[in-house]
Amino acid sequence: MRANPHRRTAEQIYLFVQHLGRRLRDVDRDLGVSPTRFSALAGLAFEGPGNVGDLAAFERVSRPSMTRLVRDMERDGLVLRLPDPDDGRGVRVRITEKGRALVEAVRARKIALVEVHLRGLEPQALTAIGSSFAALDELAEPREETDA
Amino acid sequence: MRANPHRRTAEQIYLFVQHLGRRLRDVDRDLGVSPTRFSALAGLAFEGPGNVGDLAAFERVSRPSMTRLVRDMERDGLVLRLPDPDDGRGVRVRITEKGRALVEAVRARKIALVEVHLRGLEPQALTAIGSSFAALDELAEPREETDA
DNA sequence: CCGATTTGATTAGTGATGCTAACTATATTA
DNA sequence: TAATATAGTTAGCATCACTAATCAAATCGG
Repeated sequence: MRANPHRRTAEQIYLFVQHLGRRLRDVDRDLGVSPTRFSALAGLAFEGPGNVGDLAAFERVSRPSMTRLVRDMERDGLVLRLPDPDDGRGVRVRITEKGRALVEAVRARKIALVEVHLRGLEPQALTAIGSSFAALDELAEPREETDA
Repeated sequence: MRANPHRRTAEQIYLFVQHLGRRLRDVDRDLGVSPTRFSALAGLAFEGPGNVGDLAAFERVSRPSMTRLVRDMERDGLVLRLPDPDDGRGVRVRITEKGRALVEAVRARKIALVEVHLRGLEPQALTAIGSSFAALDELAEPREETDA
């Protein structure tokens, strides 16, 4: 098992993602936003407004779940529900300034958390790591699922 | 903002963890185990038996939540609840063979998923990535929170 | 040694979040 | 234009997190 370098590297990546992922989810909770809500809000912030069904597909939740998520986020002033000009059935969801500010706050805090871990690394190691991650991210996210 | 190489690398790592983390959570669901349950079970598999309170602290959930989680996992044959020999109030939780097999199956599938992404990389790039992740994991997990 | 306090675990009750099935209203199509 | 498909919602159910309250055992102070 240890003879396979791909497997071994995969294990290291897996452990890292598992561990750092937990830390990042802690940030969501600390700033009072659920992971699903943050993900949906980040999608709206970076991909622009979208209809409920599109958001549901993007976030891989059912349409009723997205309906409720949007309703609750509208209640909290994070998004607006507008009529779709092209389809009388559709509902266009747009992020508010408050929503965008929340996304930015969470995102900034998560990035800062990662950045702390990079302090003290040599510039050479830093650029090597950076290019590694960029390449891997390309592989991990083949479609345009920019969720933050 | 782009002038800070640490910040920039941190952003790349953040995106990667966000994206791959979602994929790994999909594996949990596909194999019929919730993320929390897998995490707790993996903790028991790698750290050995523990009391309910210890597990709750380790997994950062409330004690009542861990009580129910353990009860449901016992119902499903994944763990055993045993009296603590040192404390009449305590309940010692031990993973079963079935539970261990589930952890191994999920873990193997997650690692295989990551491994697919590494296919086609040069051996040189592979070792560079491996050492980068090992170093970062050390930073991301300063305490002994081996959760898989 | 015994009453008071602390601690481990559970039960009860609430809220958030996921789902499917069923329903309404609008679009599309045959 | 009647039949069908699609967007969104509502209703009902399951899971899983939390806090507050309870029970039993351990520990501490007099």
